[in-house]
Amino acid sequence: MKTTFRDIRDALRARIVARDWPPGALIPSEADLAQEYTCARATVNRAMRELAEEGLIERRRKSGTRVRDVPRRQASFEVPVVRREIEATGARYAYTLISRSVELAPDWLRARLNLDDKTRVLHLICMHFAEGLPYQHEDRWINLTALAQAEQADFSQAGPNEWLLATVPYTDAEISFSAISADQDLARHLGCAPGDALFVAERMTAFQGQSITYVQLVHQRGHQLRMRY
Amino acid sequence: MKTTFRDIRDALRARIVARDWPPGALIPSEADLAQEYTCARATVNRAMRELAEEGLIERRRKSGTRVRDVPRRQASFEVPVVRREIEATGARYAYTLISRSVELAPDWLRARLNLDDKTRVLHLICMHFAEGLPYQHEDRWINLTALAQAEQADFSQAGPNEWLLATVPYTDAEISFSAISADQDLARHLGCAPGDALFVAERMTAFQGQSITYVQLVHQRGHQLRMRY
DNA sequence: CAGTGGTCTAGACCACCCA
DNA sequence: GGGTGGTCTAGACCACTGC
Repeated sequence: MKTTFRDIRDALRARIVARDWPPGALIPSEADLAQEYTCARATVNRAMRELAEEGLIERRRKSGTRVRDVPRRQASFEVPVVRREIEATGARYAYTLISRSVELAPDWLRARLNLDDKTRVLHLICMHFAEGLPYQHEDRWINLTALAQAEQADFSQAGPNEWLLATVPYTDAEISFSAISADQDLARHLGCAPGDALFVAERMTAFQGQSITYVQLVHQRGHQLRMRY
Repeated sequence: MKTTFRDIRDALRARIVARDWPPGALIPSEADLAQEYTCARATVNRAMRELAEEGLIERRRKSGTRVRDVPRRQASFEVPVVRREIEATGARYAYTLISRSVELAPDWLRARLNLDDKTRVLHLICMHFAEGLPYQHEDRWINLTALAQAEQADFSQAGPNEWLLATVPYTDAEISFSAISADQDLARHLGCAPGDALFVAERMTAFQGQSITYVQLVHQRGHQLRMRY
């Protein structure tokens, strides 16, 4: 059995967690570790690069590698696509288009998406259901200047998210999470009481510097976003 | 100027985004690309490994590398430490301990943390302020079986999060986000109206298989968690 | 079986940056 | 200036898996 970079990475991580090298301590150089583990320096490099990505250590040329005083912890999660999210639980997915209209972008939207005056946008409101129960309320705006084809697309059978993914797959996005109180409309669609606290995701996506879409996704009462790290 | 793995990675990404290779398409093999870009295969490998981590492509031995039909998008964010989060905005941070008690773990907590019967826990309630305004309400439980020292620690000046980070820096954690309505107590501490929708983070952390702590962090009204991807 | 990605090696050169 | 990490190369062997 040869020593792999995984072995070395795990061994180093174990020594860090055991405080063999306490927070702030300097770790031996790549060359030294390569000798200790009888492997090439590139192998040690790969191992330590991964630990650096994990946020456990901090590397600098010349000064060497240190155990971070406070480990940098980052959590990540897969950006959900509502249909898959629902089907992954084994539930039946259903979709309804509630309204569709073409409008001039309202001021707040122009400000968020950095749109010109008089930009036309497609405004869609939809609902997503899991096993027949309301799951998510989607309020979406699509920039028709950037994506004129959207005006001809049929959103009566499938949600705009799936159409967008197929049409503009490679976007930059900003996402934010917060809480809002259900108004009359949301309460009716989501089957909760007005005033109930609801979990909201908002997303803006851009492609090649142009804003494509803004969406507000309001989840059913009690919804949680979970992840490990 | 030599060709670096970054150059190759960016060039390949550009070709994918330009649909030079459309979703689902097979990308040339590492060996072919190495020839095309006049570099070593290891360099192409590094470039493509990063694209795979980004979720743009999917690699399999023998069958080769494909552009993902739907790119796997994952967002990541740095797990916030409230004091830093506040100080990063330039605001003054303040902390108050509201209550401290040692109790037997209630049933719901025993279930969540998988604790034995009659486990003693330290229960802390604290507030974090930004520029004098309520920012976050912290309701924390620490497993005294796993971390007996916590009983002697002084939480009147600094929050338990910082103490825990210094004491047990390398933990596994599960985090979840949701929305709740403010009850009387939360409303009073956070300076909002009862019933207001508030953004909540909950976190459970473990070390070496033992549950260390559970915390509920309720944020000021209107708080958002933002990230790009 | 054979083609593809996954990894290791030994050596090399370079960029950075602390002393 | 010199030590450290960052990266590239050329070659090699292996693991996986579709044919």
